[in-house]
Amino acid sequence: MAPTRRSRQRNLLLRELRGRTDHPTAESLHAALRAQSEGMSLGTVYRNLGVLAAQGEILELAGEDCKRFDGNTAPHTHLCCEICGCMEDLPAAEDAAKRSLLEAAAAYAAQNGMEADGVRILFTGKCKNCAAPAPQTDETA
Amino acid sequence: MAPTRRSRQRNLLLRELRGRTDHPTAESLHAALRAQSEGMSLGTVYRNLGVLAAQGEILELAGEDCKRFDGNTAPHTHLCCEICGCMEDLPAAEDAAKRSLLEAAAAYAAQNGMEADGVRILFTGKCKNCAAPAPQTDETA
DNA sequence: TTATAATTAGGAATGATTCCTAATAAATAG
DNA sequence: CTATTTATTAGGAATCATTCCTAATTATAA
Repeated sequence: MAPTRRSRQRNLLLRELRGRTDHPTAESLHAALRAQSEGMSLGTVYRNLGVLAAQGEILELAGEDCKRFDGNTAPHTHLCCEICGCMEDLPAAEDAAKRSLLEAAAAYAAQNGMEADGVRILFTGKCKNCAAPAPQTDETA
Repeated sequence: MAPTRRSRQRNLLLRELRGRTDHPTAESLHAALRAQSEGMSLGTVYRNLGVLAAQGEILELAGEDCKRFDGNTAPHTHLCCEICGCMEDLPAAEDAAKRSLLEAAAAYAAQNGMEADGVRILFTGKCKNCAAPAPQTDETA
């Protein structure tokens, strides 16, 4: 793999993502970076997201209809809102339960010529906004 | 929702999917159905996959780069191969572990104004072919 | 058989993501 | 500091999965 350079764009992208707790799409990151600095093309955003993910600096999440990215690589899980499709953080899934699932899967896999080495856990439900019974009052009014 | 009719195409699609244990993409289903009967457009495949999934007759899975479909709606989980991207069946994840994960997530969510009502569990690893150390011998030779 | 509306073919449109190329700019050597 | 090398960028074209549109078809019920 080619050596990596510290380009202005890559640094800005990483900083932006690290500073957010939502899980933005490439488009959303592009828009945000566009607003705060000059050069930053969409292609560059995509390419650098790929580079950073490959280096393990960020996480690439499979969203409902497009990829989402997470600057927090510490172990945690996500709640995907069935209504609006957003993703929110949840604390890390309990290790015991997780381990037990993976162990069972790994054992079965081994018996069948496969290998299971990871689990991905995604909770589904409703985010704060969509769980609220009535439309939120407009706090900006 | 509009009443649903038993069109030839929808029946063929469901039969094809029920008869497979891989988790085909829309394209793959389209190709298979094309080969065995006359009329079956790609748009029709997509639309009917949507209808059947909405009716709970089939499952829609988020594959690595495109959707995959499963004619088996009985509880089970999947292994997504990191090498070739295919999805294979695994037995249902242990109920106890699953329940424990969901309970913990639901409790946290409730305290924070969210609702967690489901878990999606996906194992990652290698399928039978890709786990094999050397290239498989060509059984057709 | 007939009327009604769900369904189809298939091609256009959309949207996310990748790819391509000349110009630019980190990193390094001298 | 300057020159050289090559990773990186802009941004527009290309790709690919998926959705949408419309006139023609067909399942269904009366």
